[in-house]
Amino acid sequence: MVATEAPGLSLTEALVRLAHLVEQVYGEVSREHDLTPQQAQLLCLLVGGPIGMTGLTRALHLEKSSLTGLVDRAEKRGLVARVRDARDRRACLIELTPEGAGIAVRAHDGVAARLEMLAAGLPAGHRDLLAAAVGEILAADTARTGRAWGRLEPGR
Amino acid sequence: MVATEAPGLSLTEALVRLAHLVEQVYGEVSREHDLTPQQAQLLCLLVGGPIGMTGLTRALHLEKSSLTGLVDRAEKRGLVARVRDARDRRACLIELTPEGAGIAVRAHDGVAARLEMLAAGLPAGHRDLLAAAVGEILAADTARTGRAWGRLEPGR
DNA sequence: AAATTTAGTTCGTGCCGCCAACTACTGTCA
DNA sequence: TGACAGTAGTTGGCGGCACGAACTAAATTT
Repeated sequence: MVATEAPGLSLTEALVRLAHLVEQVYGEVSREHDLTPQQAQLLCLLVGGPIGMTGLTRALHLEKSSLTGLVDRAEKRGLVARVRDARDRRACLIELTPEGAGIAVRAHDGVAARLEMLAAGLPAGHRDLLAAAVGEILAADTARTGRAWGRLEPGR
Repeated sequence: MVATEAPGLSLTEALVRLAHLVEQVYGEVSREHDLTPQQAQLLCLLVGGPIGMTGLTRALHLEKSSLTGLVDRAEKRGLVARVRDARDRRACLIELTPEGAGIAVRAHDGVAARLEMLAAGLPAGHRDLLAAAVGEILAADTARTGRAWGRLEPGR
């Protein structure tokens, strides 16, 4: 009676609830590290190397002006730095400071640990299939929008 | 070369990306209906019937004061209404206006349609297993936090 | 050289979320 | 009954977030 979840949970409803759950985990972990979820996402994205503002707008689905503010605040907290792009004097690359890199790794690990815990009950076969199915959905979206979400071509 | 996704996508990374994708879909659909994602979530939650402020704070993981503002703005737009609770003169129940109910259903259907489209490529077996696996994860969280996410006991 | 495009910032607006403090009502317990 | 703790919700102040429009400056095109 506590959790009458099992039966008719439609796929879409399951996905929506899962998204809310992940978002919540992200929020909790972010707060533990004194970050907003947006800052945490920014830091995690930069672990792969410096990215320019325009690249970030695409990765984060944000307008340029929104990103300026986000990076401003992160820079003010010493998490990231703007470095000038040698090849284009208009552009700048955003990179993690040492402190930002440390926090990024810890926050990432924290999220991974909690999600791992939530998925702990799943049999290995289900885990693999879950990862594969999600991968297919992500690929479907990538095809639809013609753009990859996470790792983008480095340097750009 | 377009989508080199297939290989080592860890389960947790897959879940995080999926969450971002769903969130993005939610945002797009909300915007189509002139809603913020938070308003859309509120409306969808109220489709199951009126809920009090305290119940909403638990369902949405918000502080009371955040919710006051959210409901204020939704009420100002004619989407929801505060009705006094007959049994407790402190409390109020939030219910959908007819307009709000219409928008809620359309927004819900819009999200479902897009997610359905993204999942269209999956073989039926994968779909079922995906839904089941997600259900297990949600159940694990429900057990951890001792509380159900969506439908809460009606009336309260 | 002029025109266009691209990279990023600034400014103004509104929404969101938190906390602390507050009002008003409910239930309990003496 | 009457004080008193707990609960339901609001208010006010703060900072973060996201957008669009207008802007500067550098790169690219013509």
